[in-house]
Amino acid sequence: MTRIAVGERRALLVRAALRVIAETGVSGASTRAIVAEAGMSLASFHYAFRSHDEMMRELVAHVVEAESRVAFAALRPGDDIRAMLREALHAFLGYVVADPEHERVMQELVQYCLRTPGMQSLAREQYDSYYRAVSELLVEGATAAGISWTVPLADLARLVVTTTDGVTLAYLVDRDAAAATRVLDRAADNLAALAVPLAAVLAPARSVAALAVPSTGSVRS
Amino acid sequence: MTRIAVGERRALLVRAALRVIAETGVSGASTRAIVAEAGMSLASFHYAFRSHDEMMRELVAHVVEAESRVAFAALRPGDDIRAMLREALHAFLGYVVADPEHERVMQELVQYCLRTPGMQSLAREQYDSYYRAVSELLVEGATAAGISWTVPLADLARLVVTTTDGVTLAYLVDRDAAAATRVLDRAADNLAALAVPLAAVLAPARSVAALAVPSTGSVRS
DNA sequence: AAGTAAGTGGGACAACTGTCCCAGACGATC
DNA sequence: GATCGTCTGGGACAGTTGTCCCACTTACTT
Repeated sequence: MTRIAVGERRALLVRAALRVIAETGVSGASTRAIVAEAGMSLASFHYAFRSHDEMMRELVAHVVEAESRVAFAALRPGDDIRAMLREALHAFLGYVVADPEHERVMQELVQYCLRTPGMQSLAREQYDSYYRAVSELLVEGATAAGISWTVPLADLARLVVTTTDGVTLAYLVDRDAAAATRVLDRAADNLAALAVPLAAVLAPARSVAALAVPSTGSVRS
Repeated sequence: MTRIAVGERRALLVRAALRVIAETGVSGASTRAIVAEAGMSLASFHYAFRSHDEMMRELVAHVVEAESRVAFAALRPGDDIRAMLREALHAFLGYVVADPEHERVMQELVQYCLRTPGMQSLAREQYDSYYRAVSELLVEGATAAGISWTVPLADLARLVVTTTDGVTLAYLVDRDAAAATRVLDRAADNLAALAVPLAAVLAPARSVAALAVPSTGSVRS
């Protein structure tokens, strides 16, 4: 029909592919299904992309980029670190509940990358970007609430991502938002327990006990 | 070649299918790939199973049954609840590290059930059996350690499964066993903090503070 | 020993997959 | 207005998929 620039066509195809994946899974995202969804012809697909594989790579890259930009953006700073964590995690859950299919697609794409030769690095990048985003969030939250973390930031970020991943998976299975909320609240409590007021750090003589790290395991990465 | 009873043939095919899935993913588990792995002919497949779909259902059912039987069996009772949780979670991680592909297959099968019409219930059953197994474990551990949980058992079980799921996923992505161990240790600490000595329950006057539930959210399911 | 049911092998089917090619139509440049 | 590179549509390809069918062999029953 109308002429479309290659770049835009690639973007359109990627978006169409994401829609198809949401409906029928990665295995259902054939070139024909994608071009049908996008309202194009097969030739247009192979004009825009060298191969189906190349398209999937671009799709994953696009998704990672978009995800790490939006995922944990809803942070409202405050002086109560527990309330802040709670709110952030609730925001995340709200995101999942609002569009569960999207989250299912994300998880399926991770699996896809893990099992596709030459794509494992993409999965790792995806998680690295998650860890980075959460780390930033935790630092911002800490300064806003005037606290300091008693655990290495990397471990903390991993703990958060682990929790959100697990909660997401469980929600996708039984769609029990109430139970998911309860788990997240518990997680927020546990995370908040790993924070210590900055005052205690500046004047350690006042409350040494508060700095006693509850863990007995290894702490450094 | 030799004659095999239908029942056994079904089991052989399911095992072969699991091997194929471990290598090439669910999408690669075609009837031909499966019978090739099992060393049979196509006709044998459709003699044992009405369809590929029926075989997948039996595979998932088999896997759920086997998983819930083995998964959390390595519990060594003791009087220190935290050490016990730690040991159990480490045992789980050891299981994952020893055979990551198996765990990857499990997660992929969950995704497969979630996206396949008429199979969502299987995913739910899978998780129900997990929750049941973990609940039993938590009860046994509590009696062995002489403690009581300050949180509904169902929430606790969900929290544990959420954690193990998340840790597994993260491990599958970056294969960082040390980081996974640290997260699990942290989780064990957090779980142990939700326990209270039975003595305190029997004689509440002695330490009322210990019973003060740290959560402020909803508690009942 | 004959008959019957259970199990086996190979070939065929239609539908689908990713990829490619070629005849054409469009837009801008000379 | 002719020309050239950019883009489009339809058709074709070889390969794979799930399923089915029919001739065949084996084991057990009577």
